[in-house]
Amino acid sequence: MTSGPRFRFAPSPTGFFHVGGARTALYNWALAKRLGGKFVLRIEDTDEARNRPEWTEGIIDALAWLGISGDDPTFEGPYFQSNYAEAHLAAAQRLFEAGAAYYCDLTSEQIQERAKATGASGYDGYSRDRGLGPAPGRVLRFRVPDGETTVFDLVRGDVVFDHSTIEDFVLLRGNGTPMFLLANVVDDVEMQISHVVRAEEHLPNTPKQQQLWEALGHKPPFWAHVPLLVNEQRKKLSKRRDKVAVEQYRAEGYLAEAMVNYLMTLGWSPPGDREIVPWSAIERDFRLEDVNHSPAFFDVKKLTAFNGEYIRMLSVDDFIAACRPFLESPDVPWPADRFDPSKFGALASVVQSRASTLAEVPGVIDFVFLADPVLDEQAWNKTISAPGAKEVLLETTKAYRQLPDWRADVLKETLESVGEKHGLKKGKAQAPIRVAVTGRAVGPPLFDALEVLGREEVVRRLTMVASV
RNA sequence: GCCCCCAUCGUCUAGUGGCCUAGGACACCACCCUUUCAAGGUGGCGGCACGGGUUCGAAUCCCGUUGGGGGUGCCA
Repeated sequence: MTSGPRFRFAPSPTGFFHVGGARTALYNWALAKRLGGKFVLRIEDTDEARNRPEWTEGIIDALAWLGISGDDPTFEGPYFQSNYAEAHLAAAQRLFEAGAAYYCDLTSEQIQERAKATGASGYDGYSRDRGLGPAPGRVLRFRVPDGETTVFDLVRGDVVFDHSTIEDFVLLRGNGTPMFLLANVVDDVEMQISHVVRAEEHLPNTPKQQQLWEALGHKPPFWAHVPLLVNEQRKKLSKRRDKVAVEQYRAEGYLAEAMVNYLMTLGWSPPGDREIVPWSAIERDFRLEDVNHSPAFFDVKKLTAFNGEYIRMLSVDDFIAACRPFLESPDVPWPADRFDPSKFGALASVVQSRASTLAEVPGVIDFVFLADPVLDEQAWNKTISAPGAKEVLLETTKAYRQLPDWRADVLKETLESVGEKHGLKKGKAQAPIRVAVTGRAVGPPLFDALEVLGREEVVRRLTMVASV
């Protein structure tokens, strides 16, 4: 019945999809694809999450954006942890009956007191042999035997844990509900998971889970603990301090391909000296045993650089299509009815070579669609006070008014000859016109912009500014 | 406290005992190109945490130190 490895990915819905989770998902996905296995999605749906189905939808949506989609036969699920509630309880019952687990009626306060008294830390196994049965308020604890557990980790090799450092952990709460550890293992058993690839923070829990697998009569899966993603303080990325939501990067105009490629280079690198590689190459080359052991800093700057490269790899048409949501968004700085797709299309290629995210695109061409560009006072004052600037502005306006051909090259020629008359070099001569028409001292190539804007509008803006 | 993991340029990494005077990428700097800003091109800055071993030879293996991180719940 089972055919091929089964990789489980188990994000917990929290209202957003963490970039660290995204990388783990990608690792699982690459492996499942190459090995002809399955990517098994399990949602650890908590009570809160069950009341918010949009959280789960968000995860599935984010995964699909990254290219991990339910439409692909490699994808299996989603399965919900809550659907296995009965199996969790049945497993607990079995462990109890087999003597692998026992009930305990100590409260956490009592446990703390005992710990203080004996000088030991944590639970001391007080109820191990008291023969207690189930009752409200009593927790079921796993009886950790003497000995040691060796976790065979595909990334790190063997990691040995002495059982004396593992206390008898709780399987069932006092109210009878299963703990994460139990639920997790039971789910994996039920889904016949063969590989658990997850973040390193779970490594210390692994010997507990492995013992559970064995106590339940199953051969444990292959484990792989991949390094953590950290911030500049070298701390685990957290929602509070750090920008970690995949959805947010998507909203800011990062391309999925760039995100995927960048994420994969954190803790791993493609063979050779090239980092920008297509997914097909990643899928072919990714190996768990090549994954690094140390935490990696999630560097937005480098992500952005990757994104710029990916944007430039797009055909102009694809770039225009990718920009659409950002140009038609309600947050756009211009009145919606003034947007003209053909004008954007004419400027698209010059914008494309400059953009590092799609979200910044509206900001560089807003002057085209604004009734009147927002004038940067400082830039204006500086520009117009330069010697010859005022003259160039006036004369160019006049020349443009009666230009026979309204084309970028003619516009350029005209301005340059006016500039030369006043001893201004190309760049300098351009400045007053640029600020007058676009409102800013920097922007896309001026003459392309002028051509797109049209004579009437350009002359209008020039005379308006000149009269101030 | 206890347990576990980790340690190559600022950052992500290549490196699995000689090919290393340590390679690439991001960032930064300079120059070239140029129509401002980018993009592109060329070059530069910059690293094996420390101390002991092992070895003819160590970034690579071993031990220790230091430093960082994670875990240690009737959270997930």
